[in-house]
Amino acid sequence: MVSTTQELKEAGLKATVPRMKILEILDQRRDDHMTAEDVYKVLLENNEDIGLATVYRVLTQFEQAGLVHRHHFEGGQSIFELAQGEHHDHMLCTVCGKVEEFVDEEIEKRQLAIAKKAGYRITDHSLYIYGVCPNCQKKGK
Amino acid sequence: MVSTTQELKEAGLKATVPRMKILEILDQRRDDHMTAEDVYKVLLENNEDIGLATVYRVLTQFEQAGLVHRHHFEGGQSIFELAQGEHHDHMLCTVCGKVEEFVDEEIEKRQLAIAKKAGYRITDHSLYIYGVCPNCQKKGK
DNA sequence: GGATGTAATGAGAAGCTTTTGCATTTGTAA
DNA sequence: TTACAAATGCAAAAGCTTCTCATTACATCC
Repeated sequence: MVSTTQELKEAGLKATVPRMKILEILDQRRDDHMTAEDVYKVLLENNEDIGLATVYRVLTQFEQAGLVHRHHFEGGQSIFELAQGEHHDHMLCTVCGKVEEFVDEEIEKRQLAIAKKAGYRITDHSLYIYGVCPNCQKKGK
Repeated sequence: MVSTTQELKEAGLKATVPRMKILEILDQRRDDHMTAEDVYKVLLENNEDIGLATVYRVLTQFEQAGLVHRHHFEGGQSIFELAQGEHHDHMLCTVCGKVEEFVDEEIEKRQLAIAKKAGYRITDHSLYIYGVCPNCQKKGK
């Protein structure tokens, strides 16, 4: 078990209370994909005295440090997710908002090939599949 | 050559001046990927008396009518692109902002397979590759 | 263990993009 | 041409996110 303090130091960040709390929250909800507002709400519930501005600042720092990934799903807000394990892509239910993760080696390979062919040095990529999950299909009909 | 009036009627929209002007602009700049603000600026340059709110309204209607696609690249704003020809994905240069389009049958197939396997009824998808284009790589070094 | 300098934080204001309300205008169908 | 519904312009408002600045907390050095 790695302490949050240690994790932050390794990322080159001072171990402050807000940063530790936010890291904990992201850690406890690894399956969720949270907006800054979501994180802020949890802090409020826990009676932490941490401002929304700090949440945004910290999440941005985490992103720059590689601790967190930021996504731009349809709808506008940024969504944050703890960077863990390997890269993966996302499939979202447009009805209930559920998010599933997947990896497909073939797609990864093709993307690299496409970038290479065009002479691009690839820095990042994002693939979102939008649809209706099995559960919502049942309810809808 | 199809008139813009006709195009709008076919899409089930009244042929109003703002809608025709905006459609023209998108048509003239098929290679660009414009924000609402971009479109508005062109209207201003052309001395059209069309408000920004109308640009947003019209673009949203065009999207719903299937005339236009809306993208959410990194950075926040929505980007609009005339719906033409087949579906394609995007590769963006993070330095100069250039946007290239590509299609890869294999990736399309894999996406369908992934959605099907998870029981999703797929409604849409987006794939963005971010990188540095050949031109900017030269300049950078 | 305590002082010191720097970096981080909280609160509110500000910035951007996008949407909305409403009075007025415009397009269309009779 | 008339008349009605739909569309528009403007300004205000509503999100989301960032910035400013006075205050506080962390890490380091003694």
